[in-house]
Amino acid sequence: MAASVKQGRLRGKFMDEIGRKGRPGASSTPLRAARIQDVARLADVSTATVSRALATPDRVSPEARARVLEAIAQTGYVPNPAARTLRSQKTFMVLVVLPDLANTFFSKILRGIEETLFDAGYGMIISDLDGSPEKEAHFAAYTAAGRVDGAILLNGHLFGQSRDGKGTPAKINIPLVALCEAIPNAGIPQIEIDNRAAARQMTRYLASLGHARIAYVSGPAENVLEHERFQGYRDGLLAAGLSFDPELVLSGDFTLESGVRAGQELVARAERPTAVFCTSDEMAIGAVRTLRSAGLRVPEDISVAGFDDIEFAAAAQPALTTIHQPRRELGQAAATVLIDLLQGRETEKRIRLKTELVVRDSVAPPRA
Amino acid sequence: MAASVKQGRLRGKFMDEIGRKGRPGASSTPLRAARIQDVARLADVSTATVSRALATPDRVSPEARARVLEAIAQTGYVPNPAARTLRSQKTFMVLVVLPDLANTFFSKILRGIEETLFDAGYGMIISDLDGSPEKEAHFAAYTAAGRVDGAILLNGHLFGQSRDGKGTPAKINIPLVALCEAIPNAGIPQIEIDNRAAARQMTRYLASLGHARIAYVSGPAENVLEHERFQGYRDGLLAAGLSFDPELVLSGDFTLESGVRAGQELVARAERPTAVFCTSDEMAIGAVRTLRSAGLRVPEDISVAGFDDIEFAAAAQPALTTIHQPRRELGQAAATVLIDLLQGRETEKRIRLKTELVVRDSVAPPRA
DNA sequence: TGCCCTGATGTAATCGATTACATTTACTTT
DNA sequence: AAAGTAAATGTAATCGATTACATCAGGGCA
Repeated sequence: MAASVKQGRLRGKFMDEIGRKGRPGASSTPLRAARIQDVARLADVSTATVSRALATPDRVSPEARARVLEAIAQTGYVPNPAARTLRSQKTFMVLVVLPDLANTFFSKILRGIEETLFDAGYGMIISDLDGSPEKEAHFAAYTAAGRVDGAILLNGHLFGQSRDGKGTPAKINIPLVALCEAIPNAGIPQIEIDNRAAARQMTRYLASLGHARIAYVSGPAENVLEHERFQGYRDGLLAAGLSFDPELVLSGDFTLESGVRAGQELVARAERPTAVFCTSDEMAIGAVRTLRSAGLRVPEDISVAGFDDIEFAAAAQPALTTIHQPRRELGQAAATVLIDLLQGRETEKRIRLKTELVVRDSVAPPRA
Repeated sequence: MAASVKQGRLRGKFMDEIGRKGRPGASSTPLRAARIQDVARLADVSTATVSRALATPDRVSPEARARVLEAIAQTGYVPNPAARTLRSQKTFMVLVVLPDLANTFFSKILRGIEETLFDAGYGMIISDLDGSPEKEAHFAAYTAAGRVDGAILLNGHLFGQSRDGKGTPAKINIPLVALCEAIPNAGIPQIEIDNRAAARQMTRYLASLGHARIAYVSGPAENVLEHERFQGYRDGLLAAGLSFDPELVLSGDFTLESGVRAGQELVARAERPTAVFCTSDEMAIGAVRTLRSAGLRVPEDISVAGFDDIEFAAAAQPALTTIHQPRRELGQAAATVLIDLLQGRETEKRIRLKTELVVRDSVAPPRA
């Protein structure tokens, strides 16, 4: 072995071999990226040792390790991900499935996911389903083909299933995690907020200020979040000793436009509620806008509360009283759970992060 | 070491499955995904023919092709991306580099990118630089390692370079496209709006209403967009016959908070401008908020204009007069150019999409 | 001394596709 | 009929890593 170490000393020569493609002079740029072979030759070890020096450093002698690292630095070697994946069946990639990438609600969640994945050495592939079944089929095939090690679902249903659980879910044999919109009966970990408790809290808060007629602007009827929030609304009324009045439930779909429509309907009413609880900030902003342009003052004439605490909730006029969702933390938690699953650790089946009632200016006691 | 024991279990099972190759009965769930070999055997052709039937269908006889497709349907075969990439050196993945994923300005752009890439069969990997040099180095290595075929840069500089062009750009030998923030002298295609012309248009519009003292709230000093918009502001003043007054330039950084600060400074001034042109909607919203809470009416006492036309520009109170950026189209254009590059087609070196002056309620003629 | 064990390393099979090159067949052309 | 050409297909090398298995040196122990 002493001999070969000595040989290692004269290894300057091998540098030439790497890019020998008959190109001119002292071009410092190797046309081909360095492979593990090149590193092995330079460090005078086998490719197996190079691989081990990176994956399991303590199974390689300190001297060999040092030579390998030196050779890696010299060649600028970076392992080829395709080759690595082909052999080891690990991609170090995670798929994030979104119903709508343009929805600003998701951006901070995405950031939470991204940073956590990054720190664990994983990359993030994004799929924006955009309500398209073809895209969904495509991404189902994606996961099946082993392009990712796991997935985080923000869309409220499994591949091949509709939101209400109808249809046969595609057979996906990689770890999944549901984020924000829970997927009932899917047997996968859920990361979410306690929507019911949060809606209850807001309703009770409104009641505590003296509001007796509290309207509710709903999300889409089939939405899981909507169900929970509606339950919370009713819980809150009950707890405050108020009776539930179906007349006070307006249907929306979380969008600003549906908030505008709800506002119009309220304006048109003879007997108006004194407070409106919208289950999304966008709807609240739309409602406020409509109520104000009809000459009503918010909160003096009517209080409006939102849900989510999106970026512009604080900047809105008046600043919105709402339920704060820890979006970044939600993303981080989902990514953490998924990584745990990927690395074979135990995980919690359900994580509920705390929301917070944020009191700003759009809610006040009703006029006496 | 429970983990390794568990692994041993799994492995054993795994081996059994493989072992029973000529498997009996109607086991419906193949534990291993079908490989090209399985399809070839079933269709009674070679793997080469299967590969060709998918990649170049017209080089395969109709009969063979039909048998192959049938076999693929039966087995549920999906080509293994890692194997394909390893051999062909194509990943069908594109990296999108963002300065800040949580910034809502990017979400609609991302959607434009995603949908275009998807239609062309490419996937999207997102990197949120978050101002971190380590992340940048990591993603530079990423591209170098051949994990993606190309990249779209929204961060205004090349890997390894700072925004002002200092530093040695990392040697990246895949196609790149700069989106929104141009990268000067990088020799890569740029997709952007004409910031200068847009700022000029807004400034002239304000002047045309009779405003003579038009303040300007800037973006970060080192930002390319800021330079162009500032030029446009001065162009506009000149074209309207107004003189430039450095006193009217307030420095911001595109954030809502900096708009608030600018608003405070304006409120404190004895001689106030009659209009304020903020070079981002967020700053405009922040400024409006501050001005109003100081008792000034917008637009009656002071007009405020924005730039970008983000989601909430229309919902703000008052609705913001601003410059509309076609964000989705910007994303689409960038993705289209990149795909053209990837497929060896000629592309334009510079694409400038049209902006639009959107007149809403935050700007009005000055009081007489 | 002889045997076994451990740690370090090397050899080569393997992952699953693509594709250069070889081969076969059928059909034209002279 | 011989030769040339084109179309269809097959054979096997190849991409670049990981890793099962083999090998070997040196140390501990009976």
